[in-house]
Amino acid sequence: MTGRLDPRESWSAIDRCSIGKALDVVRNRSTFLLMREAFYGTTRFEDFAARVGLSDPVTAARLRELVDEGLLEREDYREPGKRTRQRYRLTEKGSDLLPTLVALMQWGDRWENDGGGVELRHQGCGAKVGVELRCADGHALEAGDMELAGRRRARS
Amino acid sequence: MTGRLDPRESWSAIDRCSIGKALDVVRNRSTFLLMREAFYGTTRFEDFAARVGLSDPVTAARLRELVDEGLLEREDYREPGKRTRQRYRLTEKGSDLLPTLVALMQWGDRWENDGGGVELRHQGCGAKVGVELRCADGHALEAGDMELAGRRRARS
DNA sequence: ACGCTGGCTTAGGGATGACATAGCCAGCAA
DNA sequence: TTGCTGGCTATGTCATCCCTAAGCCAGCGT
Repeated sequence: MTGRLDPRESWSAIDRCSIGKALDVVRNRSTFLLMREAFYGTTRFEDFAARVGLSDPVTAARLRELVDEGLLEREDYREPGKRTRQRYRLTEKGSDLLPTLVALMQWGDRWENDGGGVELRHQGCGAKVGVELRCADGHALEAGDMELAGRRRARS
Repeated sequence: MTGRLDPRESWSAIDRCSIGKALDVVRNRSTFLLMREAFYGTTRFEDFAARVGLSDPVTAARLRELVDEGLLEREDYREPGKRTRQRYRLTEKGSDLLPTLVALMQWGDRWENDGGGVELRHQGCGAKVGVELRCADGHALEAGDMELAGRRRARS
């Protein structure tokens, strides 16, 4: 995309912007990375801390925030012969962040990575997973193929 | 998505993770918001600062970082009868972040916004723009329809 | 020549985020 | 009952992010 979306003289996106509101929730690198780990299947405190590379206090604080915001939920569970523990699971709200993380991963793959790391594949066909821009009518979008518009009411 | 991608005992994503590398570049809220403004068509320093709501020093620092990282490029331009100024334009690397921002916007629309703000529409058909998870073979992905795999070599 | 404007930079300070180290507590295992 | 383990919490410190207020400089307009 090289074209601009709109010259936009009349309004500012400071207040009523969904991107800003989303970033109020997932505002830190550590928050993103904990969500990544949740998608990767991590559920336990210790694993979150070790795999993301965070200290215990930060891990505890971020996980609590994520539970408070409703992206994760904490539940008790118990393995046979062990005592009760807690685990963190993605809620629907949290799961809905997956496209954002995949989009970041795709960008990092292309521009910042040397080819290592992991990738997501479609189960069955085995092809690599990515995100695509599409409109609600199903058209794939080309560069510059979109316009900005003010919104009167949410269209869900 | 409720299923986990993989139990993952053997590896850690700390090091070789494209999401982490992407977040090393767009690590702040202000970086994301400046990129949003660039997509919205903002090119001038003063407009970036005002529309994102950042102070001059922070605006200057972030824009410089974005130019250094190659997401924006600075170029001189001149309106007739005015003196030479600089403007910031998206590079290909910067433009490639659009799906990430759209994904964030979509999430914010659904979970954090009350229906205000702006939206992206497909030019022509007018339908709202969003992101979709798809595999390289073109299949749309359902919840839990993917798996994690280590990667030997980048497949571009 | 003088001031105004746009695009910054400098200086100083507060809030937030991160770390390391240490400790607490519950509950099984011995 | 003692110790070990997992999941935290507490403390203190350093780094980062952002702010306000102020100033600098180039170049056009007068």
